[in-house]
Amino acid sequence: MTTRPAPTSDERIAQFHDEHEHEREALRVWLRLLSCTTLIENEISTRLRREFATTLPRFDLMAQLARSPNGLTMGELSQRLMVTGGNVTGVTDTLERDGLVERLPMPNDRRARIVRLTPNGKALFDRMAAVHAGWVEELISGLGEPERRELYRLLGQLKRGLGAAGG
Amino acid sequence: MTTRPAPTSDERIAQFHDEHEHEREALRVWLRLLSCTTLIENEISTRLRREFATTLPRFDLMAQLARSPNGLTMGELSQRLMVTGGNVTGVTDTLERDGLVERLPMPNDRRARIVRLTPNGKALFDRMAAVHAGWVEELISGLGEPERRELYRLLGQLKRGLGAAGG
DNA sequence: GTCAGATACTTGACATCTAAAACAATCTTG
DNA sequence: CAAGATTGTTTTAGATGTCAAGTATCTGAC
Repeated sequence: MTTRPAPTSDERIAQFHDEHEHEREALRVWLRLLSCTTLIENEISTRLRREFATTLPRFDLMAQLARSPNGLTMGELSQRLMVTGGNVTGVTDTLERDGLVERLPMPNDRRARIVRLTPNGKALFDRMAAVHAGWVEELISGLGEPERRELYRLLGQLKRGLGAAGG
Repeated sequence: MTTRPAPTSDERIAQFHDEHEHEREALRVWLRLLSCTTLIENEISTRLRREFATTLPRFDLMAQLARSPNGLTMGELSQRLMVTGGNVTGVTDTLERDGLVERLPMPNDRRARIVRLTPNGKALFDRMAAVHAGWVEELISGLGEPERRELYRLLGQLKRGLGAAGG
């Protein structure tokens, strides 16, 4: 095993600066990531309100249900939407009030409730989804196909790292 | 100018598929972007609550003020935080209540009010910012230095495109 | 069988967010 | 200088989000 000499004063200063430089760089990446997401989110949110008189959380919940025709429990929705159960209860309440989703009892577990799109909800979502996909395509059009693939890859790498670091 | 023959039936189908494939690809990029941002945001939000009994909107507002020692007007804060004025009013209210920021009259325009960190607010923010930078560095550690630079570059390109498309 | 602990959801208190309207001060224009 | 448009902020109503506490149900050890 090789011994490592204690860093000189200059080396310590360099390490200090490097560390801070590295942190600043990470901050810049994070702020730009947040900025892009917020800009897109605000734009889609505005358009959803204007064109369909609905909101992004409602659209997202319906999108999850559209992918699961047999419905999802409140807990599954909570996990997939990455929000708390209390929140899912509230959004589901208003969607149910508007006749777009329905709560059904779960056969083998009376604690759980299955949420499912109603026919009206499914029809509305299909219309919204088609328009929404066009909006996203438009908003991302600043990137060509190779850039999109590269961005997708880098975000995947970031996401895998988050699972390890975050929780 | 060369005339282009009408597309055959097969070509139309191919275009239709291509367009949808392109949209699906854009959607995948957007969903992953949103997912990464949400994961990081939730993690930082949880840590801010646990370690400093504060929230991300409060931290973000204080961060803007920390970069402008002379203070900012409510409108400037609204722009930089990309939220509505009404929201800035609310968050500023609670920060003021807690003695972390203060509202001052603007000398040449009595409509506007300047918001500034108090000494207490500045001291608290400095402590939080140092820890926060470490968290971001940790959360992004799944990416090496070249990947971070490439991600930063791609997000910059995306952001410029958003200015053109979104509004 | 029963009872403690885990699980699924709802509720309640509060902070954040938006859009839209209200208000107040300033600017513009005649 | 006065009328009207503009600008900066706050207020209001409603949706979304958290956490913590409460209710109902399920599960498993005894």
